[in-house]
Amino acid sequence: MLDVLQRPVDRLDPLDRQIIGCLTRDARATYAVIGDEVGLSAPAVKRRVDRLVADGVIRGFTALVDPEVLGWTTEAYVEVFWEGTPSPLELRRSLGEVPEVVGAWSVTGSADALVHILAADIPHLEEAIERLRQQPNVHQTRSEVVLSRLIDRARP
Amino acid sequence: MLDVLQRPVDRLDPLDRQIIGCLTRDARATYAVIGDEVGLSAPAVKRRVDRLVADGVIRGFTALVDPEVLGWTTEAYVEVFWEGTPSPLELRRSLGEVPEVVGAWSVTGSADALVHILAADIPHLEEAIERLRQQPNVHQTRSEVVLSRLIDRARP
DNA sequence: AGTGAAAGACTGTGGTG
DNA sequence: CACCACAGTCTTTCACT
Repeated sequence: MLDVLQRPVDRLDPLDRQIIGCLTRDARATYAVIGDEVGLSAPAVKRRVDRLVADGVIRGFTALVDPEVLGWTTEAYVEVFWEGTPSPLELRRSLGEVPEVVGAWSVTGSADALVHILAADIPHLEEAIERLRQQPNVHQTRSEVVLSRLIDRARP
Repeated sequence: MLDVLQRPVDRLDPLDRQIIGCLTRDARATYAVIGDEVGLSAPAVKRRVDRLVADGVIRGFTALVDPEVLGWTTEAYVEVFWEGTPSPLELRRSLGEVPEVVGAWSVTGSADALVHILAADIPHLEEAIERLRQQPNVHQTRSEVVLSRLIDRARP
């Protein structure tokens, strides 16, 4: 009863967590291998994975690609300052207009949003930030260009 | 000649890029399906994927998990200010001591590093930042707690 | 480097406790 | 909810182009 109020986390048992652990380490692991590791048969693992995907616990599977190889060597975090008090929806729509924006979060502190930008090089980055500044209501930006990637841990 | 000077990107032909595209969209896609999409047989796709993994172009495959479901609902970006001029190696060692740190980058601007922290809740976050501040040479921190995730695009 | 064929492994469904 | 069994599919190797 009252399933809508039950947070999804409550539906994850230790087996689910172990399976998620296996898949975050190697998304191409076979159900049989995962089953060996968690002590389940392959069909049982498949049913759980299907359920986790259907429930939105697992949003998808992706390959981790070395960004340098793709030629996107330039990265920056940009604090965005807004005129007035924008709704998350407005922010999402406005920031989403710039394709180089790969991540964005509304944050506490003086800035309204923190935006993660990937670009091919410095001129490309500069141009992307310029387009960001031209979005309606964007008042000011403060950029920190990434010099080197120190840590990039997969999910816990 | 002079292969060491050749950037890895130069070794990627359009077929490789298409295959990488398929795998970033769905890391569990079968070789046969990828082959259909890019116009290659399954064995040919497998050989290319194996080579991309061996060369480090593809660093691995992972599941995208909804962080809220795991109970890590609290997220912050923390600017770290250092005493003196630390090497990237020192930074990596020092920041890596705090397990809640899931990402870290050395950056331009007044801060020395930008650190991404995931925690279960605000007390947990506070404790993690406290441990960060106690690392040798960490002089000051400035935190921005994430209120909401606006955009989280998969790779470009 | 790619193809096609073949053996073995894996997936995915249906039946059962 | 998990297991077993089985039919269909996929992976992976090998010989050939």
